[in-house]
Amino acid sequence: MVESNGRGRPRSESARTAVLHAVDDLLVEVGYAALTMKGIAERAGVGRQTVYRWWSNKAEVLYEASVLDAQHELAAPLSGDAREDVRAYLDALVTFLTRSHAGAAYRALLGEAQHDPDVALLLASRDVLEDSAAGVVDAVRTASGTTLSTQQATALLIGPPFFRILSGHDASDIDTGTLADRFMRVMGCP
Amino acid sequence: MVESNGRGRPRSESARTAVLHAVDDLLVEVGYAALTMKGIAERAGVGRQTVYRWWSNKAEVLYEASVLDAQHELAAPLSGDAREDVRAYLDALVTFLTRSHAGAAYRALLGEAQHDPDVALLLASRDVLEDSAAGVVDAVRTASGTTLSTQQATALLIGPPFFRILSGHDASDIDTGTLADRFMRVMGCP
Amino acid sequence: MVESNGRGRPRSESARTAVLHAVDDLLVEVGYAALTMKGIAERAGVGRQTVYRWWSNKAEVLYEASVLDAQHELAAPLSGDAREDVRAYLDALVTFLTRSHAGAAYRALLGEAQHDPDVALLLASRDVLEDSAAGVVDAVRTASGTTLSTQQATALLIGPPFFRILSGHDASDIDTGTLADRFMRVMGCP
Amino acid sequence: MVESNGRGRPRSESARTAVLHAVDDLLVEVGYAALTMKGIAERAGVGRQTVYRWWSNKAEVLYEASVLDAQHELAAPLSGDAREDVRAYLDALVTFLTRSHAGAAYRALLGEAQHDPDVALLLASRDVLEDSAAGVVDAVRTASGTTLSTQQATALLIGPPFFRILSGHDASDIDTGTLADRFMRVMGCP
DNA sequence: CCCTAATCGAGACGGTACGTCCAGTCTTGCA
DNA sequence: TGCAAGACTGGACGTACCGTCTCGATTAGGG
Repeated sequence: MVESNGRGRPRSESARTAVLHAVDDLLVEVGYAALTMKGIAERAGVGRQTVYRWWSNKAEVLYEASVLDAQHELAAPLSGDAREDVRAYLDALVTFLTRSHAGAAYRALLGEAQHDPDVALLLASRDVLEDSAAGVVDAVRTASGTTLSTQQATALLIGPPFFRILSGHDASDIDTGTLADRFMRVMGCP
Repeated sequence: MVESNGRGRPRSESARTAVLHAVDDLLVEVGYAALTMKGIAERAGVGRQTVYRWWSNKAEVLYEASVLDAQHELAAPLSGDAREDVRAYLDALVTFLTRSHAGAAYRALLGEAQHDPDVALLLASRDVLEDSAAGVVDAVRTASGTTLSTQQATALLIGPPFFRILSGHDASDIDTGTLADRFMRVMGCP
Repeated sequence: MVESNGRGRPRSESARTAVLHAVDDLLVEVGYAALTMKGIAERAGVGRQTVYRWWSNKAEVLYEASVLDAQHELAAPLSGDAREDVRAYLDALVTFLTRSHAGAAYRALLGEAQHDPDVALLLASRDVLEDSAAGVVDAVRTASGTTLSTQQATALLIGPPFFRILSGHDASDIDTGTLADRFMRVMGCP
Repeated sequence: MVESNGRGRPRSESARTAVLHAVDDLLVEVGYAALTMKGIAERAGVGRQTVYRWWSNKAEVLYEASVLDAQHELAAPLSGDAREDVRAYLDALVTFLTRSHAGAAYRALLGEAQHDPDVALLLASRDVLEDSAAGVVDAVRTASGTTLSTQQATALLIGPPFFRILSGHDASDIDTGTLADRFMRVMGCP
């Protein structure tokens, strides 16, 4: 994204939203591999240069279109029962990664990040998953008085299902109840 | 890969190894994103058709060329001291994912797998990482008498560093000592 | 145009003729200005690279497609009556430049040559107009015993109507009879 | 060019001259083929719309910027010696077409005119070359008492070198002395 | 010792996305 | 209303790679 200095025709908001919606739609319809800048522009009814002017590749468009929405899907209210909150979060996480559109976008981008440094930077600049877990993780940290940092604890929480799913295994054999129990134990909760 | 029925000119072993070496070299030189079937064939001094005849896409070539070698890099002898073996394995794992060529190939393929079902199947058919951990994990499982399956325990071991690295964070802030301790604790070891 | 060394798939003759016909058709239908390499390829049902492989720009295709045919249109049999042969040639020339398709192609290329050195070279390498006049001009030269070179005499013959037409004036006010008479006089014929 | 009705802000003379100078400069620097309306506007420090408001294409700008100047370059004083005047005019003509900037602009426009009717009209509306020859041609016509019209005689004078040069041949083999002699002869001068 | 069959290298084929450029139009705020 | 700035849709540019194809040449059996 780029800032304007007030001179000249201002950026068209309608073009912006048309592009973001086009990307959302196309991701579902044709998948990330078949997603092209050309296709996005045509679907949005927008000149190709207009897409390139504001986003430098399909990863950036997709990030703005989908990934930022992920927060809503991963937000879980804290009930006070730490173990239940952990489990609810894990359920939301697994659903996000395996069933939601935003999750598909996230996985696609994370995949791209493995061989495109620009995308890697984009994702690392604001780690949606890590952020989403901050609430539950800190609640547990406070309750347990652990010496682990939020970052370390978050990895312990998210890592196991993340590994199973990204490695391509069936998500149905993930038992979030057990995972929640083990997380409480590793955090030193009674 | 395809089998022949014995009639006609046999498959050229030299062409096969030339292709595999070309892929290895090119991955290092230009990276996965710039790796193309055309480039592989030219580098190997081989006809394009010859590559397509035996592998259907660059993921398959790369898998045969690099990923299978990963086992050697991840193999760690068991010393008997479970906690130390876990830690040694984690060190090998982090090094593999962040520094080795085979690890780069693995991450690239895992990335591709997020938006290409064929590659996902290829990787899931033999999970190199999971296999590599079987030794240490089972040693700990036996020692602790846990109720966790090997699969579950492996996810608990590999997941945390895997998540940190794949998410694009700096690997240097991964403390394998702490991770090993926490793994022992979550497995119920004294 | 490029030569092959016998290795690999040979050049497709059908693709070649399809391109040449497409150019011929398109020149008539949309005119030279709207003639594009993309349009040619699509009209010919041919890959874009295939066009670029054998011709480096639309001028080259058009030259091969049309201009070389010009010789037929400008060929006039010599009757023996020099003055009549000159007049017949001038009629053919004016018709060629103002009414024929090949003539339209020639004028378009000559126009392009004014600001593209490559095209200028292409045209100068074989001057279709100059060649076409050689017969009549030499007949007159022999009859008159002039000291003018063929080249000089040709310019005197072709130049006047060429200038009128290229300058965009109406061709109908060109009197080839008078032009023929004057050419005979300037050549020193009785 | 367009007229204003006196209301509102008057046309900026500085913008006009900036555009004309920009075109002159760019023609020399990048050539006609690479001359663009966008480039002209940017070089002139002028809005793109401002260029389109007063000229409808690059040919019009170039015509106003350069071609009208051609008259000065082609003007030759009449000495009274008709044959010498003809020769001097031919020298000026050849120099104009092959060496001068205005001549390059003229050739470029004449080239464009071969495939753009608008440009053809623009050039035909005032034939710079024909006009420039009027003086010498009429002097010779008067002296010779020929029956040829000015238009016809002009074509006989300009045509031969015009053809040689526009066809892309080297200008150095044009012998203006011989051409002048032959012109005198064809006009019936003693 | 040919014959059949499959492989090999090379390289052209039709397609299509890439990212850039310009055309010609439009929408700002300022003069 | 003109103007500079600059974003807009649209489309051609020339390049690259895709996966397929068609050559001639090579290398094995099996008759």
